[in-house]
Amino acid sequence: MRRTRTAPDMESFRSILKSKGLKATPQRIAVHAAMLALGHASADLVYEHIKKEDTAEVTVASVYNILSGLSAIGIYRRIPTSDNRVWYDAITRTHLHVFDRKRSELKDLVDEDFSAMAAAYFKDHAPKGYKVDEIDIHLVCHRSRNTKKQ
Amino acid sequence: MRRTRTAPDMESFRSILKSKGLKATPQRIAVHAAMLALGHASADLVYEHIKKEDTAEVTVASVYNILSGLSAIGIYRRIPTSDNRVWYDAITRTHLHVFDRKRSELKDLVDEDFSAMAAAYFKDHAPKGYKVDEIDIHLVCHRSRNTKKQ
DNA sequence: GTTGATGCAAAGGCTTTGCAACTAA
DNA sequence: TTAGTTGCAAAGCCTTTGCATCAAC
Repeated sequence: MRRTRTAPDMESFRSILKSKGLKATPQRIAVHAAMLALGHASADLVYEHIKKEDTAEVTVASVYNILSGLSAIGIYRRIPTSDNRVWYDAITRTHLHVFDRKRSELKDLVDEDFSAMAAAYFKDHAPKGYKVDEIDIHLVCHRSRNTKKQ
Repeated sequence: MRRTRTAPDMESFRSILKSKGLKATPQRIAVHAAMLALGHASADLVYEHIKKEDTAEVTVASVYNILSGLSAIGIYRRIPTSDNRVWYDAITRTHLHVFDRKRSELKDLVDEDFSAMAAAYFKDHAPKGYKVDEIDIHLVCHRSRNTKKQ
């Protein structure tokens, strides 16, 4: 079952890299800074953020590689969205995602009650023969109109 | 595979098509038959199934289009998986998905209690300004050791 | 100096699209 | 007949990869 913690800040990020034998390159630092700032983002958004903030020279390919590598060691979480792209999430706690279809935007929904409930539930009700690594609760939404509600 | 409330069977499928002004082509029938048989599948799996069963002449592109079109009218549900491909699910109830990382397999987990609970919860706790179209509860899992066969 | 990381461009894999030919109704 | 569909091939899009170069350690 997943652990409850937040994304490492920059200094602990450096020591995690070191402990994994990974180099603290300017590109990795910039990507992580972007992720801390954005919370969650696609590779492209991270790239744009770095370009805009001018925190490092980097290419899109490297952003992809870095995000992929860092999520492989558990620093980020990979989230495929319904438009079939990949987002990464810097916050690794169990929480809820809201995907706005029209805007293709992924947002967090903080709902401690539901998250805690789900985590507790699947601790006891894991599918037979499996161990649960992640619980991903994904709400696909559209903006509600001010008129009638269903 | 069990289904408490299933996707429309073939006759109701035909009438749904008719009601939507869509034609009951052999390709659509074959795709739907495959989906009923498979429960959930990627476009490629559906295509392979149709080829194997030889239920219709069809191309991959058409399978993609058909699945996409039918999910747009709510007959199937689109499920992006963590390997960044798209699966479709014939069961439109809120239910849980278990994605086996190693095998790239998507399975259903039937858990009426949790599904009902989640559905009820988000009816009252929809994110502000949004209306929830789908609740996707996705468990990313790995096999626990003591299990061999699916 | 070593070893791993980045940049670049090209390839890859899944999915969508445009258009002519076709067919269910 | 005719509006909607399929087939085909090509394009699209996001993402990954191979290899030479470069830089953190």
